[in-house]
Amino acid sequence: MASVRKTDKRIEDEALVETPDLEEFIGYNLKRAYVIVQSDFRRTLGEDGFAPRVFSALSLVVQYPNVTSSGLARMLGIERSGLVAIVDELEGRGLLKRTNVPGDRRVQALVPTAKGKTAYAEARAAVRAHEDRLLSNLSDDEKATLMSLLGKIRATEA
Amino acid sequence: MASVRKTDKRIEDEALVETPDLEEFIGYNLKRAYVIVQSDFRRTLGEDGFAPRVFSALSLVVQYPNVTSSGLARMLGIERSGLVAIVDELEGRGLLKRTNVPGDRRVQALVPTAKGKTAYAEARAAVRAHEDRLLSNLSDDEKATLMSLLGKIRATEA
DNA sequence: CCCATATTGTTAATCTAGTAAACAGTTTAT
DNA sequence: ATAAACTGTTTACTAGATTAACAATATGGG
Repeated sequence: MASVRKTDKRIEDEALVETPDLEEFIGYNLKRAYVIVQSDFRRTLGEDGFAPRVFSALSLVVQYPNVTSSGLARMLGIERSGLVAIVDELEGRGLLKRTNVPGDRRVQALVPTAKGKTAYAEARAAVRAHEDRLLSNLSDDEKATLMSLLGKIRATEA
Repeated sequence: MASVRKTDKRIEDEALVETPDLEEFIGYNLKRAYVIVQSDFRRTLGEDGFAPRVFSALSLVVQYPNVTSSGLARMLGIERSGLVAIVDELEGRGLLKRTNVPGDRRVQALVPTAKGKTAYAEARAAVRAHEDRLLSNLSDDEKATLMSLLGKIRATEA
């Protein structure tokens, strides 16, 4: 036990210590779990893979072709100014196009390219694999329960 | 329905739209739920209340008096360099003291002040109230289940 | 006892994600 | 016609976090 001396009142393995006061809070557990899943996502998708938010944006563009930037921002729950860089990246990679909309010259409909659709399909499979592997100690039932409870939290926002 | 025109193929209320591909991922739901809880935490504790990470640090210092900065960082799962500002803030508010440790002149044990202990007790109550209110559509059973499932995710990290 | 190795707290530089405010152009509603 | 609202964007800023380096100190193996 490398770092422990006789006179040491400190805890042996601080990373595994129990923190009763904090662990009674949903928020704390939510954050810790989120950090774990997120960093595994990044690790799995790799250096020049999609960041989570870019993946999410691409997913919505593929599912809702002709969505606008504003609409996409609202779906993602972020400011539309924050979406510019994301759309820039996806357009720069040739995965979507900003296109004009006949009836309204303010908006630009976001349309996935063929390349964008296949890239999304692959990324989606990679993300599935990442979660299946990372969360292999949860049963399908447990995953479904977790989803539904997280959904209840999301439903508090309106 | 203000923003909808006859020719509009866009979705009426994008913020509430279903995003099937994304909602099948734990990570996405985890993040959305986390953002909701976190921002309600900040809103509830107010402008000059504790930020979540400061609250967590204070909690651990109160529960583990004489913990070191390094130990605290390990418990919180962050780099020790990142803890400096947090401890600075808590010490600046008079809620803890950096103290010398007789046996080891490298380390500084973090000791909560009396003020720190009472401030923590109050903050803890405020955080409890925030979660009770925000998550009032979850039963105690559901909260306990959620905790245990989040704990399973946290357990994947080791 | 010596020396390599490790640990502690800290600073500085950098990165990412996100917000807020302003903007010009455009559309809608009164 | 005019006020109000919406769109996409830029710019400036903030928060949170990481990495690398540092001096001071401590530990363990030979």
